[in-house]
This record gives sequence, structure tokens and C-alpha cells, in this order.
Amino acid sequence: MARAANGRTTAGAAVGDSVEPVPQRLLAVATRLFAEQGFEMTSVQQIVDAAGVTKGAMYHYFGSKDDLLYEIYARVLRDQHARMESAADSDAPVDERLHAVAADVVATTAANLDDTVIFFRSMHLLHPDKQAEVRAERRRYHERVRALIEEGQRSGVFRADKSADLVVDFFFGAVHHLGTWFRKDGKLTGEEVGKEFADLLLASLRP
Amino acid sequence: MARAANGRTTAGAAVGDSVEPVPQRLLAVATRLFAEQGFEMTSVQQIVDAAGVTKGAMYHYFGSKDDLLYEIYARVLRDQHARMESAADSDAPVDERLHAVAADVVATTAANLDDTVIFFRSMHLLHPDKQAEVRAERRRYHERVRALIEEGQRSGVFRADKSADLVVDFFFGAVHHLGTWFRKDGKLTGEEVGKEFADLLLASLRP
Amino acid sequence: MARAANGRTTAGAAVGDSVEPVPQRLLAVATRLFAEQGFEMTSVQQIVDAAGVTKGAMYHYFGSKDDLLYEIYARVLRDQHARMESAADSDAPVDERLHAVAADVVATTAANLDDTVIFFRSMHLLHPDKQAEVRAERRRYHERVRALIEEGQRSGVFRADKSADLVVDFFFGAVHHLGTWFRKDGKLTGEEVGKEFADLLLASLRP
Amino acid sequence: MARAANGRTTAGAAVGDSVEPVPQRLLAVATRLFAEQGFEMTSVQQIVDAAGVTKGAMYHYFGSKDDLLYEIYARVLRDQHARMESAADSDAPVDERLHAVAADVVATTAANLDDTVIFFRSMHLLHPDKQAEVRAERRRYHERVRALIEEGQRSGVFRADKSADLVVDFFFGAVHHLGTWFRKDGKLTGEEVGKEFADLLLASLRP
DNA sequence: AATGAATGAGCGTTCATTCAT
DNA sequence: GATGAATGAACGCTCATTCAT
Repeated sequence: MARAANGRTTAGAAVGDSVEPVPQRLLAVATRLFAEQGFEMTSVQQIVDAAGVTKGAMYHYFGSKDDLLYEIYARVLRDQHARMESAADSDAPVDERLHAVAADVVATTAANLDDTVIFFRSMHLLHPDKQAEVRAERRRYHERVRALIEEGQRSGVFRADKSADLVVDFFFGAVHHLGTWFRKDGKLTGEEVGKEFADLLLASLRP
Repeated sequence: MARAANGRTTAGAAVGDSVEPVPQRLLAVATRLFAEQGFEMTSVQQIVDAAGVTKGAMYHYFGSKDDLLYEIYARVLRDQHARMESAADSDAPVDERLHAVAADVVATTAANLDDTVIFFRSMHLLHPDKQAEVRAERRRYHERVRALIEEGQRSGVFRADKSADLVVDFFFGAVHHLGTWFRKDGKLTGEEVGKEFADLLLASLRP
Repeated sequence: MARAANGRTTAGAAVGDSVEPVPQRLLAVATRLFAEQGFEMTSVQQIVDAAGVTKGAMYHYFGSKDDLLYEIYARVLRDQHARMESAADSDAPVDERLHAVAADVVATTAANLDDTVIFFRSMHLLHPDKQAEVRAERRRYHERVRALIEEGQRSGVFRADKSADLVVDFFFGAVHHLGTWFRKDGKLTGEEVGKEFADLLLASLRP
Repeated sequence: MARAANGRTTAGAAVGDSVEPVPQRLLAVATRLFAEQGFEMTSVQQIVDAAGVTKGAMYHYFGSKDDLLYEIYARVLRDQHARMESAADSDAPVDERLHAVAADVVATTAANLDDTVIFFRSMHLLHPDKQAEVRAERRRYHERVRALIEEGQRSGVFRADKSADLVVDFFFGAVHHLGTWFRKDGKLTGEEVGKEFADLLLASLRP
């Protein structure tokens, strides 16, 4: 196997050098480092070293360090949106659907906590255009949940004296802040927290 | 009014060169810039230029750029803690006290949104020792609210099947995320949002 | 020859922009400037300007300004040690070997006066760890000479009533201070001073 | 006793705040710090803090940080010169006088090692004019010793085949390098080293 | 596809010195 | 005599990005 002068492997899959393709490896490593140290305290050199590639390789796949951040966001938004749609569109009663959606968003947020932490810490560092894109996607996500609440309000299952918008902001605030306290090795699993949070949401909407 | 060659006022109180002492002026300017651009995208040069002083003056009062961030946190934590204590210790019924505390923390957070935004975006950039101090203070704050919920649970005013800890994390998550959507010129004032959020909290705790 | 807007050569080997590789060029330039102006009065900017590269290039090869100093030391210590070993290990009589070693160390010190001047002026500015390394290497050097003197004392060629250690400190003191008075264009050459100093050393050791 | 807001004594002789006048205290403190840390790594702030005065006070007595260094030199040169004159002008035989002078210069150098260390490390940082003054004084000192050697050479007490100049440079080199190895708590006292060094000098001059 | 030397602008910080009080 | 807030120029160093190979 070829070895460069610096002793790092240049080809083939060495031990610890997973078979994952380079772009995915870079994204995974960047996600971990950004979550651990913050976006701006992580240098491109650190990322490529940890991924076992060179700067040139990184700039071959990603236009900039910024781009790496954007791709992390895009990936997580894509995943979450897909999951949510399927939960919201079942033919269960509206309160059960809202509960399922709420519990699921909490569980998946807990499962991908690094992404959420990076998201809320670093989105302001993104280029304004990309920030706008990300925000728009997130808004579509929120609106799907708001529609669910309004459906329940119209049918009398939920109280109608609270703005659905406000309830969405209330609930997603709680979800997005999981990163400050939730620990994988804590008392509750992500699914358990999801059930509890969904219970609290539903309780606050009881007529 | 006299103006030096560099264009800065050398005597009298010009616009932006107010009579406010230099340290306070630096803190106010830094808060605004950190909220607008982020801590790491704000240079010390920008801060001192905006405050109308030189770097030397800033380093006379603050040990580092980090220190500026810490002082912003310390100030807001001190204020919030004081307000909260007085609301939690009144002799009203426990549900009224929790409502008052919850509404107040939302209203003051909305009133000092810059501080909160900076706080959750940039705390990881603070020196670990200072981070620990800040976290400890914030924990004391949360624990006062948890005690209030537990008091209500023991007296049967609140449902007892939900962990008070979890409810605190749920609610404060919502509060701490105000910065992502609340706007001073939006539909609702900070006090109005406070009342709505407190209502939702109390509703979710109904037995 | 092409010249960029900044006035630096972009192709071909200009005066001062020789074909010597960048790290060597930096080391040579730094040695000269440190000797002329002192380590701390020489800025990194001066060094890179004189070497015709940018700061980034320098920091690509050297970890710090300190490192540059250390490399200067390491290089001269390596050279001196090698020369000395070969002179000390010949099979001539011990007094001739000591004379040869003494004369050679003076001559090579005179030939590389800049390094010696920098060495004794600036070693205290080096990182403590690197200082320790340098001191250890220098001690090995002194001990080889001490062994030579002790050998002569045991065989009766040298007087035995003076501590070999002290004689080494005495002699090397004289050598290391060449920088304060020796001039390349002075009355005596480095080799001539070497012979005289070695004579004085041997005379002082006569039984 | 008056105490400033920062808690430092502002008047009277506190414990550790010797009765020595301010300029002397500053000089003593500066000498210690320069020897310990080097001239350029010692800030004016450190000096005035250690001396228990303020910057204003220091600049009242000394024109600059440079001045402090110069005064340290001037003081030590004045002292050494005075001692040497009296030893060189006795009416003992010339070899005894040279021995006495040599032993004395070593002993006083050992007794004031800090000054010597600073001297040879930092003289190049002095303003050229002051450097010239210091060098001139030092040259007068060396010339007195050279005259002594030449006197002995003329009278046949010392070998005449070695340049007196060179012998002076040889010997003073050894003396000025005491700082790199002599320790107050080492095997030999300054006086003992003085006797040994003088012995070696005289031995090397035997016809 | 990938390298890694080199760029260049900018960063946070230091510090001897000044001066109104 | 003495203060200490403020200056301002310089410093060592970092880093995302480029480009000849």
C-alpha cells in the first residue's frame, strides 16, 4: 500500500480509515469537530487531518469551509422533513398524529444532537443567501405542524384560544434546546423524552 | 467643537461619544455587535472604533475579548436572578407564583434579546473556567423554578406524573429560543408572549 | 525578468531570491538579523521580507519565531560536536589532542561568530524545554573535553592540582566570549587566535 | 496608614516595603527581574509592581526603561573600576598585583552575577550612544590590566611571546562567562574561583 | 483526483510612554 | 512628587483559500 513521506496512508482502506467515501467522511468528521469545538475554532487543517485526506481533496469536493456547514444542515433538514411528512399524513386522529410528530421530532433531534447544536450555534456564520435557504426549509417544516394544530382547533380537539403559531414556536423552542441538557447517557432516552414532551404539548392544548 | 486629525472628538460630548464611562460604553457596543455579527466575526478593532476609544483603553478595563463576553453574561444573569427571586418568594398561591415567574422571565428575555442570543450562540467560546461559573449560576436559577413546580406537585395543584426537571427543561428551552423568532416590532409584545407562554406552561401542568 | 506589482520577483533567480530552498534561506537571514539586531528587536516581518517570502511560508516550515532560534542552535551544535569528536579521538598524545581540539573550537567559533553571539545573548528567550535540550547537548560537549584533561592529569602530562571542570569552564568562557572582541578583519585570523588560545590553555596546565 | 482602592500601601514603610529610597528600590528590583527573565521579557508594569510604586513614579526618576539598564551598568562599572585601581596600584611585585587584580575581579563578578548576566545579554539593546559610553569605560578597565601584563613582560616575570591584548581577552572572556555556570550555592565560593582562575592566568604567563 | 507550498489579510494582544490632574 | 487612564504602533501568529504540479 502506498505511503506518503509523512506516513499517512494514501490509498486503500487502512484500519480506522473506513471504507466510506471521502465526502461523507469529511462531513462526518466536520460534524463531530464543529459540535465539540465550535465551527470557528475548528480549522480546515484539523478536519482534513481527522478525515485522513489533504486540503486539496477537501476543496475538490466542497467549495469552502462554509459549504461544509451548509451541507450538514441540508442533510439533516432533508432527513427530518421526510420523517415528519410520513408521520403527519397518516389517517389516525389529529391528536394522535400531532403526538406522533412531536415525539418523533424530539427523538430524531436527540439522535442527531450534534447537528442541532451546530445549527443553532453557527447558522449566523453562513452566507446570508444560504441562511435564507435554510430558514425557508425550516419554515415549511414548522408550517406543517402549525397546520396540524389548526386542524385540531377547528375540529374542537384542541383549545382555540391560543395562536397555533405561538404554540409551534413554544414547542420547537423546547425541542431545539435539547442540546443544552440532553445527554445520550442520561436518565431518559430520546424516545422517552419525546413521549414526555409530546404529552406536555398535548396537555397544554386540551380545551 | 474641537476635532483631532483622526476625526475623533477631543472635547465635549459628541453623538456616540456620550458621557457614559468607557467600560459601560464598551460593554453596550460589544453586546450590540456580538448580537448582530456573532462574537468571532466581531473584531476588537470594530468594538473600540464603535465605542470611540483605542484598543489600549479597552485592555485597560478588560483582560481580553473573552472577558467582554463574560461580563455581558454576568450582568444579565445578575439582573434576571434578582427579578426572579422576588417573584418566586411572594405569598401568592403557588400556581400564581409560577405563572408570574414564567411570564416575567419571558418578558425580560424578550427585553434583553441580544444578551440571550449571544449567550446561547457563544458560550462555548468562553474560557472553560468562566463557562463553568456561568453554568453554575444558570443552574441555580433553574433549580429555583423546579422547586416551585415540585411545591405545586406536592400540594396537588400540579400533575405529579411529569418530572419537574423535565418540565423546567421544556419550558426554558422555549424561553431561550425566543431569539430565533421574537421581534420587537412583531405582533405581540414581550409581556403578551410572556402571558401566553405562562398559560401554556400552567395548562400542561393541570392535573 | 517578470516582476509582480509588489516588486518581488516571480520567476528566475534574482539577487537575494537565490535558488536556495526557502527554509535554508530563512535560517540564514534570521541568523544574520538576530546577530545584528538581537532576537527580540528582529520582527518576523523583517525576516520574511529579507528572505523574500511571506509570513505564511515561514510558518509553514517553522512553528514559531522561537523555532527559528532553536534550529540555528541545533545546526551549530551538531556541526561543532562532529568536528570535536574526530579531533578528540585521534591517536596522537593527549596534550596534542587537547591542543587540536582547543584550537579547532576557537577557529570554528570564530568562523561562525554570529551563531555564538546569538546563542549566548538569546538562549534565555527560548522555550524552557528547548533550552534544556540545548544545554544538555552543550554539556556533553564540555564533558568530552573534561575527559581529555583528566586523561592527561592521570598520565602526569598535566598538573593535577586544578579541577578539570574548572579548567573547562575557564577555557570555554574565553571561547564563548570571542564574539565581544573578535573581528573577521582584525589583526589575527580565527586559526591564529585558536593556536594562541590553545597555547595558553596548555601552558596553564603545565605540571 | 493610607490605602488606595487597590489595597496597596501608599505611604509609610510597610513590611517588605523597605526604607530604601524609591530610585534605589527600582534599580534593585529591575536588576533582579532582568536577570531572571531578561530585559525584554520584563515589562515596566512588572518592575513598578514589584517595587511597590506606580509607572508615573518610575518615569519621574528614570527617563525610560532603557535608562534603568544603563544605570545598572554605570553602577557596576563604577564599583569595579574603583576596586581594581586600588589593587593594581599597590607596591607589591607585578605578578602578585596581577594575581590580586584577577582574583578580585572574579570574586566581585561572582558577587554581582546578576549585573554581569544582564550586561552581556542585553547591552545590544541599549541606545548606541550609551553603548559606546559603556564600552569605553570597559576598555579603560581592560587596558589597566593589559598594562600590568606588559609591565611583567618587560621585566621578564611573564613570557613575552604572547600578546598582552590577547591574554586580557582570554582571561576576561572566562570571567565574563561566570554567569553561565557559577552558582552561589555551588562547590566553590567566588573567592575560591578567583584564586583558581588567577592561578591559571599566572601559570599561562610563566616564561 | 489530489497535493502541499505559499499567499495575504487580518487577528487578539502587548507595552513603553504621555499627560491632565 | 505622583497617579493611572489612555495612546498608538507594533508584534507574533492563524487560516481559508489558491494553484502549479
